[in-house]
Amino acid sequence: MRKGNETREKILDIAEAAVLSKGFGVTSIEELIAEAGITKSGFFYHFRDKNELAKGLLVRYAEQNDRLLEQVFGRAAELTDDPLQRLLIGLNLFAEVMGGLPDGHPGCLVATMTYQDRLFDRDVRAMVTETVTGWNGFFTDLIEAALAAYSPREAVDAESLARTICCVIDGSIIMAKALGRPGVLPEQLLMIRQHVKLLFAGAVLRVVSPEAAAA
Amino acid sequence: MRKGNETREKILDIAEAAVLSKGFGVTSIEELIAEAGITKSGFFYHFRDKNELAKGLLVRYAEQNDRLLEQVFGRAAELTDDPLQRLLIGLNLFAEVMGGLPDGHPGCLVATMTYQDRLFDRDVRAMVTETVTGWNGFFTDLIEAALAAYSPREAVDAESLARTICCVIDGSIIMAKALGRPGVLPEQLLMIRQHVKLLFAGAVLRVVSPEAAAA
DNA sequence: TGTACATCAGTGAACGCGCGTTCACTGATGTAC
DNA sequence: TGTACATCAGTGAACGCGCGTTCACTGATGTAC
Repeated sequence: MRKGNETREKILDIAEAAVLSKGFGVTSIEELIAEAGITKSGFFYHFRDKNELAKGLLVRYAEQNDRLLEQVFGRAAELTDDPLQRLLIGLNLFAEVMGGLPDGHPGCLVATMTYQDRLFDRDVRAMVTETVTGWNGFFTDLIEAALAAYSPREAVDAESLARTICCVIDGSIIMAKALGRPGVLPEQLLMIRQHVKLLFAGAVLRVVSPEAAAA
Repeated sequence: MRKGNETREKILDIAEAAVLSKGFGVTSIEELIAEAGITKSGFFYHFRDKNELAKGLLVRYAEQNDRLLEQVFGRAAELTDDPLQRLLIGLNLFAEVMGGLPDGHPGCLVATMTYQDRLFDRDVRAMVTETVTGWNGFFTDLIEAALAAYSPREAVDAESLARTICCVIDGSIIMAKALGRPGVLPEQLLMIRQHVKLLFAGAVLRVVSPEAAAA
């Protein structure tokens, strides 16, 4: 990484923490450069204006999140071939990873930005929508795979259930912060896991794969 | 209501909409008075400082919310004596009420404030925590009543499940905004209803009350 | 290997504007006697 | 019923400070020939 990129990342780190605890509009360039140890013009070398900072934050956050999801559910896929188990194990692993963060999840940038969308231009707002749509799609795929293999006890729309997962995650990050209890996020990931489990409890395997049958 | 109170409510209305779409820090007193048609000193007659405005917003929001919860689940209690049905019907009614809002839920003040807590003093932060604790307590009571009557298929902690409800609500308000789909909140209220239903599917009634037995 | 030039990663000063808060003051309404 | 006083619901002007953005400039590093 070139020196400029290091500075850029440093600015983004400082900005992200500030935005998650005070909001974007009230996070001043002045405070960022004070903490980063550069001048204001140094900041404007990296970001054309403040909106560009928002874009930078969002892109980086979305990438980090995608990597995490892929790691966790990728690991689950290594452990089993059964699509339902993959989802259940993935949620377990996710809960473990989130439980391992000492101060809890630092906050969802997409959530705050959604509550401040009047501050951003069309571009950034579209990116927020797109990011969330991506998350929903990720879980929808997992759920559809499970639905293709098993028939659930009650009718389920894969997309609705995928949204439930996203809602629970974003909601429990807020609850955890509001209550000062970082444990709420892992706890709630296990609750949504229970929901999925109950949905498929005693379900009939539609397509029998040898591995799934053995398990 | 005295004239002063009308003005105060008007300020709160304008401020709430602004806070939910831009954030508290960036909502200026200047814009509020411009829309309300008073002068700056008029504002400071009603609120000692900006933090007092936050307090006013929060108190009012919490009261409105409590009233809504009591209406919805009070109505459910009128319709049935069975504590499980009360919870299930209440969630249904809640979904209906939320589905009836043409532009969807305007946003949860507690959620934004949680993501901006560095802006507020100890007082306001404590009020946020207390408000959320109150919501959790409300649902915990309902769930405990159901647990006292029926044994669920899987072990459930009433408080965890109560938190799930709160997480889903706050999370789906965000998802609805981010996706531009107001329908997500009612949809997700029905998902959490499904979770409760599955938990108690085929459950044994522990204490038989005549009405519940008839139903 | 030396030299010219380009790009990178910034510096420093200035700008105009809007912000939250304070202060001394005021007309209309309500209340006590 | 009249009068004095208090309270309510504001007005108007001023304050100092921090904000985002622009501009002309610069030293260090990289690249072409």
